[in-house]
Amino acid sequence: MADVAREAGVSVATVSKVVNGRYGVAQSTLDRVQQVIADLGYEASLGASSLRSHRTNVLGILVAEFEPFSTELLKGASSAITQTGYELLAYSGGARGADVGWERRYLSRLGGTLIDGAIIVTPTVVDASNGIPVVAVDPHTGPSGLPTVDSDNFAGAVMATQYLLALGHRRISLVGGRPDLESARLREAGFRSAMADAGLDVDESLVVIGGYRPETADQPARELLTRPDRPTAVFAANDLSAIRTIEVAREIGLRVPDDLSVVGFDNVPESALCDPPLTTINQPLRDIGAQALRLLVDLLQGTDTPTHVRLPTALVERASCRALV
Amino acid sequence: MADVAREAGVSVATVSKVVNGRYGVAQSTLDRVQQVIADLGYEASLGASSLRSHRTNVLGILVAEFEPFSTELLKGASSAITQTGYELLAYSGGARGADVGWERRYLSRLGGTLIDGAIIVTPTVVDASNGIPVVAVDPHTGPSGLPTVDSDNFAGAVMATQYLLALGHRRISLVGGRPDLESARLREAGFRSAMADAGLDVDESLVVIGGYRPETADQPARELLTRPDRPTAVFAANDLSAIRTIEVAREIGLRVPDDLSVVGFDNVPESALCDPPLTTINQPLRDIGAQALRLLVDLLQGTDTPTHVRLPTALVERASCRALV
DNA sequence: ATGAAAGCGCTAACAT
DNA sequence: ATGTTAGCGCTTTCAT
Repeated sequence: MADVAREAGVSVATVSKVVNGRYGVAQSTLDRVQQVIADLGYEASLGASSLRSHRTNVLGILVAEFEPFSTELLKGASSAITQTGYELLAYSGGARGADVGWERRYLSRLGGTLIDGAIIVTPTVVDASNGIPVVAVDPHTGPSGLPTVDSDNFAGAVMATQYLLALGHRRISLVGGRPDLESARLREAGFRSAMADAGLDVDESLVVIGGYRPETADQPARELLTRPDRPTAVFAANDLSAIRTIEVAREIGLRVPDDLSVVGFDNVPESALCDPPLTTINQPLRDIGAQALRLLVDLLQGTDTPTHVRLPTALVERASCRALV
Repeated sequence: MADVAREAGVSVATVSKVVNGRYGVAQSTLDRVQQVIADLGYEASLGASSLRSHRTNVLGILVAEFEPFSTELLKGASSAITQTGYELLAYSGGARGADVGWERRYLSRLGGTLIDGAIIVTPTVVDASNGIPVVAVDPHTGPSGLPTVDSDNFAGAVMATQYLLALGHRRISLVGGRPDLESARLREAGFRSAMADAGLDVDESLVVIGGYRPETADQPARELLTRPDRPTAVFAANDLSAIRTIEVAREIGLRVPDDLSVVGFDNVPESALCDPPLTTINQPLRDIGAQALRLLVDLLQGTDTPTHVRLPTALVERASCRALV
């Protein structure tokens, strides 16, 4: 900015005014400064300007890691932001393991200055925020003090289970998520509810913890499928563990869906890419991202907003299940 | 930080030293300050610290928009960053139309202070960078002064065309990209080369500009498919225009692949989700993102690095094409 | 081992 | 209409 000022023969304050469109600049000065800015390709440093002005016009979306789930949300947020005049900054640490409390860390790091508001994706600790407006997407402890967007995990799990039941399956296994997470609990509850409604007892030995990640789902799935009385169907609490279950089945020599039916949850794009394409429960991930962004913008504008948006889930039938004869 | 200092009874300078692990702090002081930091949940502001230290340990990935293509790269970069100790910041404006020069804008905005290095995705103007190391992914003007990662567009287009030829198609249409973009030119060149090798003349009226986006591909596809002498097959320069072509075909009453074969390019996840699943050319998008990140890290460490990495493309056969009898 | 003070690039009062 | 000055939250000499 000093360069621009020198080149244009004005003070940095004037350049700042030009950059920020403040009043009190003569037309001739304005033109000249803008010309210099264009020539030099100058652009104000986000770090510096935000430090001083506490307003950046940038919205943050904070995620633990860029994986299929969060990037779908990102696509939704990105499409929703076009009309708003804000820019979007997505931030993630290196996903170095169980870094509990990342959401707070990121929020403090970026919140005070760099971003005007934030969307936090699947946070585990959702406490009062850092001064800037925050909306939580799919928080792992259920709706909290924060405005929240999520989808109907319970209903989705019921649908998945009922689908398998309707296909004639009775020995149905649940490869669950992480018991500490609200979404995982709801999916398990939905599974149990549907089983109960069908008058079926849940064989507890068929209920295992998959942990939502391929690595953590591998071993439980393997044990399940190598049992002599293995299940005829698996409801996995998310797509990534469902996909790993299919891979494990193949390694063991089981064919999906002939020898084993598998239903996932999330409907990340990867679920359609696997072989066979995965039957799963759709979460409208992009919508969720878009809604979260709109909610955040409303919050920033002081508009009265709903504090909790819940979107519907739906069954997506592909090719990983078959009817029992 | 002032709060922490007051609470711990030390100066901000000392707190800074603790936060940054500098030497010259007594063990007792260290413990006390760290305790206060933990209690208060303090975290240094990225904006402020970077402003002063010009080192942030954050790498940027700058994209015009978060769409399927760039988010795949993001996944790759995210997985590659785990081992490096860097954090990842992805930035996008609002994709407000033809904002030429966004890459320079973003780079200036973030480069001086906030990020130590950047990956720029499909930039159109690739000039000397802003002082920080930059690697370009799939630049639209071809390999330039910048270290670059891309994939073999020409070979991919040849494969796609040969595939359609092998199925017996002769009236093959090209729904091209944007003529100003290198990747689009290479894909067109590959198409023409394969046609020529097969001893076929290209019917120039079947070569249209699709512009890489659904909206821009719609009209050209419509005109193509409503002609009395419509093509029997379409090679679309990217998946998004291929998918739109399929949608247009359906609207018109044509069945894919029965009445029309379609091949895309990119293999974004969405290509497997469409109906029918799209046969396309795979770009190893995640690999590209991961390689770009590694290249950038090497650059930052001053390691000698290749200046251009080109990854192979491959045909992914799904269900959008059929053999002509 | 600790703190005082300067300054990173910018914006916002407040002069002029 | 323009410039001067102070200071955003932090890091870094440089004294002490």
